[in-house]
Amino acid sequence: MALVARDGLARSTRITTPHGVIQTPIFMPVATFGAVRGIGVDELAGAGAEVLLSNTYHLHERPGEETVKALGGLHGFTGWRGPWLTDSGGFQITSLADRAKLDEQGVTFQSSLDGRRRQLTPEIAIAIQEALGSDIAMVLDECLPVAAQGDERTDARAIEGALERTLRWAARSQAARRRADQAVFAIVQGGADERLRLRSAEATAALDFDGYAHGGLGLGETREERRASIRAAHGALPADRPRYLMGLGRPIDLLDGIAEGVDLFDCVVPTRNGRHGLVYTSQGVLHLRNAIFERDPEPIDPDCACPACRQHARGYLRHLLKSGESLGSRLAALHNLTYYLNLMKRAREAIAAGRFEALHAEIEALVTLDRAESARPAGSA
RNA sequence: UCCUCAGUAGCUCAAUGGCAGAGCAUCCGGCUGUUAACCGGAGGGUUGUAGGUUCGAAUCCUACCUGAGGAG
Repeated sequence: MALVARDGLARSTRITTPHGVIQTPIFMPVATFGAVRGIGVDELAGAGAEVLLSNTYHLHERPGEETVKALGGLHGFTGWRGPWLTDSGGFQITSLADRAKLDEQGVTFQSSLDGRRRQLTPEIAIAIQEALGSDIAMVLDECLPVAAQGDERTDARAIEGALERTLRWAARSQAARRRADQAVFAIVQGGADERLRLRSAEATAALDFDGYAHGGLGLGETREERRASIRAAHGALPADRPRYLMGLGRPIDLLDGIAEGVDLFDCVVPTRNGRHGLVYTSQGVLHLRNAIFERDPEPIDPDCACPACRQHARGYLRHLLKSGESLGSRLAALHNLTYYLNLMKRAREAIAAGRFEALHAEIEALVTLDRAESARPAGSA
């Protein structure tokens, strides 16, 4: 990683991988099963994507890492020749909690595909990712939602327990590595507690990984709590290694992260929300399915050069979404990715020009605007 | 002309004498390391019309209207 520019805590860097250079800050589109739902690799490149994320557990379940490896690893298998990051499956401990059994050894899932039990340990997760051939692998971590429910002290103990276990798993992951051409990032935990975040970051940094991630965020804490947690961890993480905020977020969440010095982001929000009809624009968000757009001849965003904005009216896109025509979902998701990736480009340029704070304020203003819009009764202008 | 069947939410249909519902459609909202082209909420009814029986009728009876099928 090479530093390009700095503006306050925000920074712009170049990360070199075996499959190309990543300019940060950057957003990584989520391709869980080896594809960004409905969007082809050429379209992703056209939208400005530099690196994609896929999932260890889901690809292990189907088609299996050996099949991916036989077809040329993630790069040959999918046709995306740029950098890949693979998530470890740690998030599935939370997202698939009802079919996951956790112990010190690792986690065992009962597959929803065939009912078989599939175990993921720190060692197995590394081995699978080495077979998949991603450029950046993640350690298996215990991802615990921040949302505090019930007895506060029990929850604090649970968060501390997840932190310590994640640390032990990180050490085992480090010992299990066999490939020199694949980076491995470790994951900081600790809920929304700054002290725990700092402790986790210090102990994780001591294990000397290629990069570090903030895990378990975006799951119930406030924006301020999140920023404080990230700030606390950065106090102990080496400045010459990439920093990755996992699973976040909305545009403002990305800007918040960048303001604290985060380099990498991923999130399903732009693609999932796009498929569901919510699009991001320079003027705030649009619920494209709403009746108000039925005869709207304008593009989603006049400032956007994506395929949807170049060729189609909001009224047509609304029709496609309402009709269940997959083209509508695809175009809206592609638009959102274009918006996100363009926002990251603007962030890099703003950092280089020393004007990041102004960009942050601009996106913050859109959040306020969207809140005001949605609070307004339907039909009033 | 007669016979049979049907008529309940925008649509397709439930409810057989006891609080008129569902799916879809419509409108609105949610979605943060994807088990999510998903999930949630709301609005929407003089049960074809007019009478009758009954404590009580979408439901039973009569007439009429509309539609489908059949007979002549």
